[in-house]
Amino acid sequence: MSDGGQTEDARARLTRLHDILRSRICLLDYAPGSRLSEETLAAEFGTSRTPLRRALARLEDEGLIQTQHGVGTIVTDVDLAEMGRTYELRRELAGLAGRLSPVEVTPDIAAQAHDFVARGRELAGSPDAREFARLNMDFFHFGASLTENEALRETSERLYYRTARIWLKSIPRLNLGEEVRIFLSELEQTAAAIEGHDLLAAALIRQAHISMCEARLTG
Amino acid sequence: MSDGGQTEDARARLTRLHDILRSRICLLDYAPGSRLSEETLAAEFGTSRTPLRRALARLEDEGLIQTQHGVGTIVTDVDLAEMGRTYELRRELAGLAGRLSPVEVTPDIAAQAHDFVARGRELAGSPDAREFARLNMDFFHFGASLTENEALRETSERLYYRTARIWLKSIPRLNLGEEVRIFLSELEQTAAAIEGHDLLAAALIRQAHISMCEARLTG
DNA sequence: GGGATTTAGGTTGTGCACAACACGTCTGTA
DNA sequence: TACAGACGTGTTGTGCACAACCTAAATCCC
Repeated sequence: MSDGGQTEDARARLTRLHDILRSRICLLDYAPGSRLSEETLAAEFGTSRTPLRRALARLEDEGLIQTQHGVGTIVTDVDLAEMGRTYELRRELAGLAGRLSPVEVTPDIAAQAHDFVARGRELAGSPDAREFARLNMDFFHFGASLTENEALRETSERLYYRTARIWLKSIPRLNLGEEVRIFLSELEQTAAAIEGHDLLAAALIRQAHISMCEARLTG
Repeated sequence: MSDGGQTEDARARLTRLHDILRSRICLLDYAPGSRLSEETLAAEFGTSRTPLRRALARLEDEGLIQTQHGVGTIVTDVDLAEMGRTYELRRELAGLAGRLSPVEVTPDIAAQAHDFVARGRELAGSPDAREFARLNMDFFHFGASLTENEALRETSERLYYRTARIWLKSIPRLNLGEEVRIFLSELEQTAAAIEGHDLLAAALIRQAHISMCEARLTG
């Protein structure tokens, strides 16, 4: 087969398209306010508009894009007030992750935490906004995996991706090196908490950093 | 025009279809496990499958239905464990509604609260499961309107609709009259809290009732 | 010259025909 | 009878053509 022996299920393709597009939006490949073309994207992914529109529909329901008949598909922006309230909620949800169905800490989890510290140190050596965003995203998913409450995971993810691009857009306004250093500190603190099998502490650390991050963004 | 002078926007139609279908699912008009036909529904709403599928896509992303190629569209069921975790999260979110951006209590809000008490008393006079579900749904939306945090509203709504049909399905197992009495008591307590402009108390009351409701459902 | 109108181009929304797929039934064979 | 395979029926998924719509530039009229 032309796709390397892997026939792709419709659901799998939807997930793939959606994840790729979401990533591009949150990494600012598609800046807020810019327009996406269904036709162009469909051509890029080698499908017709129909399956692509299914992926766009999900992105629209998630609030990442907005379509207008006859005009186009526009990447949404978020005003400061809305972002503030979303951050508030994210902060509280982060705290809940430590109390609601935390997973049992395995050696593998601890190893992952230390990997993040290593990646953070490397990033601190040569700061790069895009790489920073990627590491942040990966670390978020790691944090989400520390609770078995699927509803909480899903909700946190939804809200994270809603604010991620705003965060990255603001990095230039702040000091990249400083932000990386703060983030590295969060990684180290988290790794220490996990080392002690204390997921509640890990959640509180995250909660504190979300709060401080929001303060820096709005301040 | 044939629709009474109101031409319907594509977005408005999507919202209408989605809300109607969601209502039917949560009111058990479409029981968990039953199959929906795109063709039949499209005919009922006087459209082609295309716009209908857009509404179904949203329902699927919300976890209310599940489609399988070549098989059909099936209304999902929820196992007890998942419901328990979703209720946990709903409980915590209800508490947050009292702390995160509560609205200012106006006379209109207080009046609405008293209307709910009146409706609850009427229901207690002649208990009916379906009417109970409707009142519960309306009261939920009222509760959601007490915070200005849109992310919190959206999230709570999402989770509410995810568990609503499980709740209604369990009513026969419990005592309908007893459940109505408990709910009426929640309405009265909430009205009193709102009377005193104390939305934090209203939120705590709701939180307590969600907790107790979950205990009755699983117990 | 200024403003209203027409027109051209590009975008998303809709309808329809067909492909891909799952499942139950029927049929032929041992 | 038991079993394997073909077949019919019904479902969702996909591709395509066209409708509905918005925008901006060109054109016409005063």
